[in-house]
Amino acid sequence: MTASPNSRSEAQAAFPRPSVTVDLVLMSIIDGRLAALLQLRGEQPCAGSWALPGGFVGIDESLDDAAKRVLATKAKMEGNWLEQLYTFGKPDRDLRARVITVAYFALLPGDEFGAALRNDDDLVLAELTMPCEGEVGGPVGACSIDGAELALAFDHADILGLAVRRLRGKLDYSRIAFALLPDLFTLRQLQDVHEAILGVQLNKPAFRRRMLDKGWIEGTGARETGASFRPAELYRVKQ
Amino acid sequence: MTASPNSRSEAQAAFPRPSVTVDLVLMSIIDGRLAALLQLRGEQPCAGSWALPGGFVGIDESLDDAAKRVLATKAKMEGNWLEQLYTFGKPDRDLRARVITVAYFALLPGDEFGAALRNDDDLVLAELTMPCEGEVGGPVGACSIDGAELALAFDHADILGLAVRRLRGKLDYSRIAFALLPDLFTLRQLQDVHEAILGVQLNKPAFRRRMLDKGWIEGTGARETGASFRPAELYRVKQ
DNA sequence: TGACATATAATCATTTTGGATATAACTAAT
DNA sequence: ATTAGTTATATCCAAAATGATTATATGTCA
Repeated sequence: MTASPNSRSEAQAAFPRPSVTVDLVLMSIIDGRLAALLQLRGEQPCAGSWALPGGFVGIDESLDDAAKRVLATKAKMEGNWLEQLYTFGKPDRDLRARVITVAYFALLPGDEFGAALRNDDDLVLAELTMPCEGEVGGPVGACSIDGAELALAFDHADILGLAVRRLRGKLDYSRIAFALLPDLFTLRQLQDVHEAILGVQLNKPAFRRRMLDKGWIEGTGARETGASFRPAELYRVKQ
Repeated sequence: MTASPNSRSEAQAAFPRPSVTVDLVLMSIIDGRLAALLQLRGEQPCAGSWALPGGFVGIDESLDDAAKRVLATKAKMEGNWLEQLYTFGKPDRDLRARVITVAYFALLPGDEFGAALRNDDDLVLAELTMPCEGEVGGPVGACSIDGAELALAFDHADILGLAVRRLRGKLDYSRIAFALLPDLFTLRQLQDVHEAILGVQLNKPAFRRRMLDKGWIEGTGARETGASFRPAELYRVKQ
């Protein structure tokens, strides 16, 4: 239900309203492992901890637009594709005020993070550490390139955990994996992406068959260059 | 990101905050078809249209708790299982004020709706009409028992459409279907539930094999009564 | 007692999948 | 130029999952 006249006036006059934010899980693959963009918090609460980039939702702004705006301003990236993940709203998730956050997630090629990482030195692309390989539940940890564990702010470990689970679940019935690849890619690159996301090794001929049978990609006839062995054919996403 | 000291004071002083509600998609199966509980709106906007039962989220109440409270107060039911679906936040979805709604969905046996339907005569259990059998996208319609199309309030046709899609997608890797069945049930009843949700007929021996292989259910040795033919064994969900 | 309807089991063909092997194509070193 | 090395691609086979049919079991009811 949405506001009825009575309940609306109650809500606007008597009932305090929560703040609503969007938080972005911007993931990529670094050295064959899943990574996400994190921002160092300089202020309380959680000063010194690492948080997902986020921001308040404007009063006349859709949730999707707010997510795109945060992507552009905080992460300095254009949003090709951004998907709502889940809404987190425990009253005590931010100790100062009631803040409900709508989490979004996206996959982006590693090089797209370059501009943001150069401009803001409070941003890092942190590797995600799963509790277990095929694990389905629970939060994930994050660690910097040198392997040091990063403390995560608020409930952002839970958000990251859910993002990884959602990503794994959607991998084989959606086309999200292609967001991590350039326009032209080889089947081996596509398999590497799947293996990094799932955290397991896949059978090569079976993977190739399944991908080609899905009808999502088409060969270009062109071949990769620079390889010191037989070059693979380059594929592209159809349409 | 959550509120920083600066942005927080801005948000609480200068920035207007939206209202946040929860809306419930409470589904069941009536005459082999998916149905959802709807409430007639008596007030503007959308007076005379049918809406999902919902309510405002309290300032110290978690989203899950708000959903459970609405389930208890508006639908007069105990919440066995309630799952967050998606958050809808277009600025114009309620014309009077900015209202962001977190949609939840649940499956309940048809007889659980009895109390609510008897007490409130502005509640109906409306059959859902899919645009197409195997269709994956788009909103769904609703019609009353006599077949009359019901006008849906706000963006609730979209919410219902997403609920059906989510339900279909989760059917074979989660145990949601059992929420529609009594504690003891036959394999035929379980198959009927799956067929109603998916809108297709399933192969009986294959369905039976798959269900037993999942290890979710166990036979009780007892058999159904009242059938005018060979009675089927009664199963229960493990644990 | 036997016709009937459905549950359950068993069987077989088809498709999908995992895994291994063989061949092709390119680089780089000899 | 030739050959070793490396990976792509194609082919093949066994194992598993699935679809569909048939046979048997077990109850009700005339």
